[in-house]
Amino acid sequence: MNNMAKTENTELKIVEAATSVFVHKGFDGARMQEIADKAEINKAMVHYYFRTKQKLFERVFENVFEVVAERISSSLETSKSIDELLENITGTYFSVLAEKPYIPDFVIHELNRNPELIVHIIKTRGINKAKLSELIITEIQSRSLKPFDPLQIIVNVLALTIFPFAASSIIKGFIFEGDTEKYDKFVNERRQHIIDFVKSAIFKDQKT
Amino acid sequence: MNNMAKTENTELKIVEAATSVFVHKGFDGARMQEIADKAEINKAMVHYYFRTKQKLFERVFENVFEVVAERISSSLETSKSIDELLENITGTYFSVLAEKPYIPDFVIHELNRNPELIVHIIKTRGINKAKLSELIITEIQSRSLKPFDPLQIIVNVLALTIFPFAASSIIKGFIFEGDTEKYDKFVNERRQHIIDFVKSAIFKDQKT
DNA sequence: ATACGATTTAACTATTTGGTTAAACCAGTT
DNA sequence: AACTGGTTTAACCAAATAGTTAAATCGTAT
Repeated sequence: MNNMAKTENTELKIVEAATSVFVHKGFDGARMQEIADKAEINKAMVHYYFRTKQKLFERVFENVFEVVAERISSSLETSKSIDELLENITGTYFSVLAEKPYIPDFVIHELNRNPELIVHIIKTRGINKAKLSELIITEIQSRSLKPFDPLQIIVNVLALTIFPFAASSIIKGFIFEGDTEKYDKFVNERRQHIIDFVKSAIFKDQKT
Repeated sequence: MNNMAKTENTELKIVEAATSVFVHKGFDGARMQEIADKAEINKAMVHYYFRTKQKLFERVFENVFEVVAERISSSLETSKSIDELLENITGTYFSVLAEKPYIPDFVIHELNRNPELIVHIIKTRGINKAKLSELIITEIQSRSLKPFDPLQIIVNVLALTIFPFAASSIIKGFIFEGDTEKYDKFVNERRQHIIDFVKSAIFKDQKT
């Protein structure tokens, strides 16, 4: 075998550069030359390692998705109650998205643009939807929660958590009129707000 | 004056074709040739009427935004209570987005890509955020609602309503494993669910 | 030192794309 | 019928872009 360290290093540099470009500009807006420049290599190298823009994109998309899915699902595994679930799911999303707020728009947009990607990804990463529903149903019965559809509740939590990051420019622009300080305060308070809001909605006896 | 009917007709055809292309493929993915083909005219005509892709895009974006903003804000004007507000805001969004579910992703993506657009649009369309907050604050006091931050509540309602349309491919794929029937049922039930969920969260005495 | 295979580069290609131009067309006006 | 001014078209252009190629380089094993 030959010098592998160099290879892996170059490949990594390409993936990192490509991630940054794809994630901010989308597949259609991304340029192979910009990726090469950002990785400080010749454009031909990008093709040498990944052949096509599409293949490079798939690698990047799966990576990005992987990182989020990994942290989310591992944090879900451990949740034994609705309270824990809420803490874990909001906590994980906020820690991931505070760092990489562009992920929701990227994933949503590319998945809408090319829905076949989903099929491919679901095969490798099945979210334990059934397990989650079960937990919620059990809790609804044992703790006499309001009888909302568990799937609606799951989507609610995702929506409340993810939407502000996806639509940050809109919220910042329209609701906070561009005032970044107020917006940051809003985001900081939001994690706890979501927990309080959801609990208030599903518990009959108010816990807030 | 010359034949104006023809002009307006061509211009309209271009805008309609451009809307359909931009809205589904985004600015970067859209092709002037495809717009011309869809409008059944020569590509040069598109440039004759709008000079550049950017100018055409701005016209389309403002149109799309206009249509939504128009219906939303007019439905908000009339709301005198939280209950009415919820009915109006979810009702309007659902009627608009059931028809044009691609709008959220389009607006979010293009606004993230080019945040300066927001400034331009806010100038013409200020959402009456203050008025909304006031209504919510008044209701919190007079009807002894839970003391949540009105802005968080507004964002919650937007998130709960808009997110499922923006992320429809994800929800359909991951939560309903591609089962369109189940997904449609979910969407049909969702409007009422949001109303119940939000009321349950903010009213101390449970109304559901 | 040299041969070998993997890596890297510069130069190149084919195609696509937004945009232009000059001429043709068409409907009123004189 | 010829003129006029907006409209439409076909042909064209320059720049950008994904992808290719052939030669150079570099490290390592012999």
